[in-house]
Amino acid sequence: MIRVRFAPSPTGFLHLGNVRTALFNFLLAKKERGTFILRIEDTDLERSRPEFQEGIMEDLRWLGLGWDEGPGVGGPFAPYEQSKRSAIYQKYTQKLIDEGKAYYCYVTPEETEAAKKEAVLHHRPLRFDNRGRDFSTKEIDDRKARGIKPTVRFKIENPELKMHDLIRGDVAFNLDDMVGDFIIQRADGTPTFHMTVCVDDALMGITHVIRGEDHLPNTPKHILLLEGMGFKPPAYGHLSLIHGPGGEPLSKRLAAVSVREFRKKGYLPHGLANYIALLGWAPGNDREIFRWEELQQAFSLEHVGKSSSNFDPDKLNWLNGQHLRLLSDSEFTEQAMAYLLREEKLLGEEALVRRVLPVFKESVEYFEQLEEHLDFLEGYFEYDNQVLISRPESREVFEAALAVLPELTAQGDGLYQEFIDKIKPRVKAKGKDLFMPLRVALTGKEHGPELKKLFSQLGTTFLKKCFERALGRGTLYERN
RNA sequence: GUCCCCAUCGUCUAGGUCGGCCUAGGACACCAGAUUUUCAUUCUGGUAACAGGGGUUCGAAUCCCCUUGGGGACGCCA
Repeated sequence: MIRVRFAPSPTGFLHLGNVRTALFNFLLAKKERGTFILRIEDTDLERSRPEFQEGIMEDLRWLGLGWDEGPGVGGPFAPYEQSKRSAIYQKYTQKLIDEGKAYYCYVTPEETEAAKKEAVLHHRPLRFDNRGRDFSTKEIDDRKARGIKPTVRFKIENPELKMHDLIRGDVAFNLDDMVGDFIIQRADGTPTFHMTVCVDDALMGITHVIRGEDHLPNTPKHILLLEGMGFKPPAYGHLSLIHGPGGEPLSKRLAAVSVREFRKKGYLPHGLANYIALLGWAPGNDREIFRWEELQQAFSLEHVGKSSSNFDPDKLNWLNGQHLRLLSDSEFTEQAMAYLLREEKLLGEEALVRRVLPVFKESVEYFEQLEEHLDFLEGYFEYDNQVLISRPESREVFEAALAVLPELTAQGDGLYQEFIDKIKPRVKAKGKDLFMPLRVALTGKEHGPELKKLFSQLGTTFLKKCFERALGRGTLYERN
């Protein structure tokens, strides 16, 4: 039984990169019928904020990435917030010190900084030179007297390390030209990321760590630390990074790629997930559109690529549009209404909007685009083509329409046909000259959905107001 | 500066493990046409790629090396 985790630090909202890591972990868990764990890495008290944790959890739930263990749902290894697990880390740090695998280091930040500059000058790796390992008792007492608080560093004994990465294959490191003994506990007594990650991955029984490629250089450290504590390291897989449309690195400041922004614009969670999955993963055949359950079945780590990829908004829009079209009319209406209500973009009467909504299912790629299509329902709009509306031929059409409306008896789509049949003999205009004025009178726009569909959904009461307005007789609604 | 990772159409990718089935396939975008008395949708067709150079081999997109390019890491952040 595999156990995977997504371990964000609550220092910002989720963006495309984070989400893909979460998604791949989730998908792997579902595919293998394993357990997906959410762990909050909030050991950086300075930058961690509760509202970010809340926000991340909300975004994950919205995407459908529910967790089996973690904040809110609990689990056998609770708590899942690292800020609440200090005593556990403390215990393991002490054990490492007792066993001589870690040591108190009295070297100051200023000294390591200076050593780094020195290293650059001599074309040497920018790493800690382990100078704190062998301080004499006198030296240590001296530094203590100067008020220097020690960090705890993990001793690197075997710098040569080979590992097998689930995605990248065999990777070899020589820690000697990467890092020196690294800090596992800060001078203020709090544990660092390396310590908390290793302890928690071990204690929580994590079997597969799927994370961003930026963590690849950390992995040898983690393997060594884990082994030092007597644990068997999990399998690691490193995902290459996602970049923006222009190839620029993704950043938390880039609003265009934050999950919240996609929610706000009205993307379907499963459309977004489908798109993200395709960034770095391919099914091995030509298929691209996956329903949520299908994605969970199709996913496999073997087909995850090694090269980095760029986010392409065009393709996301297309794919989301495809997912929209997969929805039934009633599903579409429910989801669109929920969106319009949530984002306070509802224009016109709710019942009317509900009826009209399905007409636009093929016209939009995400819900925000509904806004410009629906604005005519509110009644206060400018005609795209005022000249067309004012033409005598057009006015004749509107007069005839008003005369025909009360005579209509058909229901549904037949309403429009009956209307056309009855109005045609009464007016001179035909073809485009007949249909364009009708279209503009209804929606104010020259382009839009099929008149036939729209007509029957609007209802004769609303239609009557439309034609009256087109003739300059009052507005659809009274302004208050 | 040091180390690590990566490299197929503009973009996402298939193919690479088992070299010949690849005159390199699909998708987005773009262009053209059809359908739709509008726009969109849908459909059909088209432009477009194995970064460069060396090897290995009868044969390389596929294996090896170098170069170049891109990315990442080098925190008492995670």
